[in-house]
Amino acid sequence: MKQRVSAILREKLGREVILEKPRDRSFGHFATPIAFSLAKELRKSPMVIAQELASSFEDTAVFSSVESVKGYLNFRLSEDFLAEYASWALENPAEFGKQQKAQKILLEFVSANPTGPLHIGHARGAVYGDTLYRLAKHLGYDITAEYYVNDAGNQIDLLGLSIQLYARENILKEAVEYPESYYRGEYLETLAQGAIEKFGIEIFKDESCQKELAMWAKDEVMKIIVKDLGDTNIFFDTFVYESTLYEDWDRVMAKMGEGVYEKDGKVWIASEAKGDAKDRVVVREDGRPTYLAGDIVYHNQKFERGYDHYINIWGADHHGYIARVKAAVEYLGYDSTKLEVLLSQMVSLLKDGEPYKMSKRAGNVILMSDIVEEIGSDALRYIFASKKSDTALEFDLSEFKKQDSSNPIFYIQYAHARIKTLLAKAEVSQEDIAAATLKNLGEQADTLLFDALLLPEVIEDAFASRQIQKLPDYLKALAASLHKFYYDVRIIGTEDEAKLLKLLSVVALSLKTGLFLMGIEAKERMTKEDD
RNA sequence: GCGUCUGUGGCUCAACUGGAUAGAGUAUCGGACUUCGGAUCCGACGGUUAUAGGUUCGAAUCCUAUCAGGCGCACCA
Repeated sequence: MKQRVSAILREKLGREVILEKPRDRSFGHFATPIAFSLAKELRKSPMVIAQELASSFEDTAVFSSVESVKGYLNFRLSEDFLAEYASWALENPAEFGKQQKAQKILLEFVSANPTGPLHIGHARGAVYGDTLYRLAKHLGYDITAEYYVNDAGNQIDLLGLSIQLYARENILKEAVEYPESYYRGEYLETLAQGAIEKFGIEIFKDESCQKELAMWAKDEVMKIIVKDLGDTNIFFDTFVYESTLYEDWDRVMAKMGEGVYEKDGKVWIASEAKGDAKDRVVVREDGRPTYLAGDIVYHNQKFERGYDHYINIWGADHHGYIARVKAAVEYLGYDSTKLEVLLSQMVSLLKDGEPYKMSKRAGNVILMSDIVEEIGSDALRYIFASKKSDTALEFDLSEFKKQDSSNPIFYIQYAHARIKTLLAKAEVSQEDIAAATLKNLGEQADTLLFDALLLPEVIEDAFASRQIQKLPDYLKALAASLHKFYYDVRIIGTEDEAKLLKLLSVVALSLKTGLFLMGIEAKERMTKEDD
């Protein structure tokens, strides 16, 4: 709709026009403050300009009225236009809100180390990434969801060590002395038992077996991670393993050219010259690559694969890494502005009002799977999607475990289910509903219809601004309009039944599409929790 | 100390990226069903947008300073 209006304005004025939704619906469906900016150029008052523009629109079929108020230009869409659009959407439900954006995008997210199950902090980035992915797909982007698996380096060695230590203490019943850092958690029991089946109990006795154990274990952990993600409707197109990238090492280093140099027996990247705070070590004195080394080869590989745009979602604690990775990208000869790093802020937990510190190595983490079991995937996704990703999120665990009406996901799903119930009770036929024309239904119905047809704009805006919370905000507001409408207007058995059901079908389509884009199921019927 | 993100009703967040009277939810209080699902609806209370300047027709939004907080500042990932 907005596109349509924009196009008309563009043609009329020969320029791009800012179109906004007036705060107060009585002003119309869309509005523009264009007269204010034209005032300077034309040396006329905004009121006069707006008035002149308003009167020049009278012949358009799309608008029922164009008015100037205090310098604003307010547009009201015609019933014909809205009714036609609604019919089209119901006939082509899969196309509603879709577009044909041509850009090819690589979206990398989660990328948690395969050393343990995902915790609640990972979940936020996962939800953020997957929602962006769904939005982009809907908008027609050629987007790839990618998981970068850090399966090389210290943390993998540590995983092998941790399993051995765990098994020696708990299975072999030996007295073990724990080093400063190692992983803990229930999953080690699962891994240890699996290792016995795979290798036999001997694998725990020889320290030289740690490597072999680790290489097997990290794949097992990845299976757990992929399952946890799948349980919340999050899926990846591609996985890239750090361990497979190093065969390219020499070639990539050569490609870096003057970007890398040797000093004190180490290899450094000259990132300071590209805006980083200082140069960074890429290869240590003993020849082991640092974490950054993997990212350099990985990003080279990404850019060689040739996308138009790259989005990385990182935890906010990695923001110091942006400058150095971008430096590397530039030395590799690519445009670093094509790399967009989005940060997912920390999720800080409170337990009984006290900060609850999580540490993967200490094992006192809140697992994503625990929360999903507790409140369900839908609620988890809704909660994380409804907060701006770059603000810290804080909540009390006890609060989080509550399952009551304060969770808006129920409110939205209830709205959808209500419509479905009405449709099931309809006294008119499907054909009557499809054939009905959405006109002369009164102002409240017109408003509801317009609100429901606004979804495409919300999708586009949410993705363009990378602010996915706009979608849940919109759905909540639409659900509220529906509930109010339902309360005010009797539907079944009335003269306008077919029309009204058609209107509600559009609302249902909008809710269902929006929920799908959030990875949430639109329920046909609400069932009370018994326990 | 340096960098970075963030400060909006008691709490959690909006405000279309500079536009019309700063809006929702929640909490609290009060009201609405012999009616299509009350997991609903209506109303009340609640704001100097952290503070002080500045930019202009117009600022929660942009600039400067100050204050407060999160996160970074590794040859760990």
